[in-house]
Amino acid sequence: MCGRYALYGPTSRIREQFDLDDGFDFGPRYNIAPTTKVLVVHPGQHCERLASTYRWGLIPSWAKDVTIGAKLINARSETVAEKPAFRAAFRRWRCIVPANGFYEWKPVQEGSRTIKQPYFIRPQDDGDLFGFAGLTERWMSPEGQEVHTCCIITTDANALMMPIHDRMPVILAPNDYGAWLDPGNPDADGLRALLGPAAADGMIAYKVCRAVNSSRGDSPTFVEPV
DNA sequence: CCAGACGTTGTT
DNA sequence: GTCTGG
DNA sequence: CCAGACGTTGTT
DNA sequence: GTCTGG
Repeated sequence: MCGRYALYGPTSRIREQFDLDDGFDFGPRYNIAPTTKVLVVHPGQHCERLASTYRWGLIPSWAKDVTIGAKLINARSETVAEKPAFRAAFRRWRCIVPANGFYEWKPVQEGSRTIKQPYFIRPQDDGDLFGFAGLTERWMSPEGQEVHTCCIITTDANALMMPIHDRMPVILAPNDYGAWLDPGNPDADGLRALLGPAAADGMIAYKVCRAVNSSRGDSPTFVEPV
C-alpha cells in the first residue's frame, strides 16, 4: 500500500518532471502522512497543469462527515473503476501525486516481539521523482466549506517490493501522464491498463530510521539508509 | 418500498 | 449519488 | 501507514 | 480491541 511518503524536490525538478504551468509552495517534507495536506498535480480549467494542496484521504461527495477520509487514503487499482466511493473520481478527477519516494513497513521478529521496520523506496537516481496515480474529490462540509481531498491508487508489489510488502502505489510512466490527467479521456479500459506495478529496475529500497514511524516527526535523515 | 452502506490494510 | 439487502 | 487514546465529574 | 489524529 502507500501510507507515508516524502517529497523534497527540488521545486525546479518537480516543475520540470510534471510540466507544470504554475508555481506552488510545498516542502521539503520527509514524512507526509494521511489526513494532512499533500501536493497534487491536476488539470486546470483549460487543461493546463497545475499543482495544488489537497487533504490526503478521499471524501466522496455523499459523505456526511470527514471521518471517512482517514479510511480512504488508498484505492485498489483492481476495483477503482467500480467501487461507489471511487468510480466518479476515476471517471473525471484523476491526478498525479509527486514523490521522491515512499515508505513501507515490514514486520520483523525481534526476540519475543514484532517490530515494524520501515523501508524507503525511491528511484535509483535520487534526483528523480515518482508520479503516483491518484484521484481527487470536492466535498462540501455541513458548514458550507469546500474541502479538496485525494487518494493514491495501489497495485500488486513488483519484484523489489515483494520481500517487504505485497502492495505498492501505482507509479505512472511519464509518457502516460497526459492520458491519465486528461479529464475528457473516455477510455476507461485504457486508463485501467495504466495501473499495473512499475518495473523494479531503476528503483531501490533500503531500511531507514524507525523515527519515521511517528507521523509527527520530519527530518531529512528519515530518507537516509541505516 | 425504505434503510444502510459506500474502503483498505494487516492479522488471524 | 447509487446500489444492495431486506 | 503508525502512534496514541480510549472518560466523567466537580473544582480551580 | 478499535478508533482517531497526524
